[in-house]
Amino acid sequence: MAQTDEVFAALSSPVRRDVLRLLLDGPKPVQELAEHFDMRRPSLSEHLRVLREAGLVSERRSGRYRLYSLEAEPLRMVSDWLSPYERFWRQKLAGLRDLLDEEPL
Amino acid sequence: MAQTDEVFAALSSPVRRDVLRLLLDGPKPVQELAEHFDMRRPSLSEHLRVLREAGLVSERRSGRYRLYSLEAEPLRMVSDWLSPYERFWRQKLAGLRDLLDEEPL
DNA sequence: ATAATAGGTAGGAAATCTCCTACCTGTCTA
DNA sequence: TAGACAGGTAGGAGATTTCCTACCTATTAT
Repeated sequence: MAQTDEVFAALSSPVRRDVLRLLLDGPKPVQELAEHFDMRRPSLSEHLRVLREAGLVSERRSGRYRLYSLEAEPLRMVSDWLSPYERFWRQKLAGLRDLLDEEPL
Repeated sequence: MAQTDEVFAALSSPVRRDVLRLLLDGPKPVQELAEHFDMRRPSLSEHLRVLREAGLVSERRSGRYRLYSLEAEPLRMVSDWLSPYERFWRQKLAGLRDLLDEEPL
């Protein structure tokens, strides 16, 4: 089971968030992911390792390809972590709405 | 406006997540936060700086104290970022429920 | 069998993080 | 006004991150 620390750390890189976004469309081999980034493949491999260790992607071999798939389970943990804070930003939004209401068109 | 990178990076430390949790109860001076951690105050100060730069806390001076408050706004950004993934973990949950339904009591 | 392809690991450089001690500023109190 | 207290900044050590080049393994095609 992935640690919360690892999951947040994995998500702190724009490269790794982009990988997850690309995988929303379905599993992809490394080379197809690599096309989207301006970096050498070994560097991308390391990003994929970070995502794998955080449990955010899984790898399945298919011939000489390795297909990476999204594993969203750890993101549920993030969502759960967020929930105690939700009322605070909703509150702020409500406050903003009140402010706008005070200024009628 | 805080960058997504900074926000996720700020949340990747258990110390900083604990600070946010403590601030759910309301604003607190540094010393009261410090009681909860096994580290020197300058180190905590640095964690607070990281949270401040991510926009997750704000500081207000009150005499010789500095009161830190939760600023949940950047967490809404995290929540928005999560939403395209939500159906994936819900899907998984549904799959598990189906599996359990196949095993009637 | 040999060459090409997919993609990983090894190891190193530069940057960044996280802790520390030492020190500074600003505010309150005796 | 001097001392105590709250809490910041400076600078350094050690660990970690993120990129690189070089190289290795496994699979497919010729």
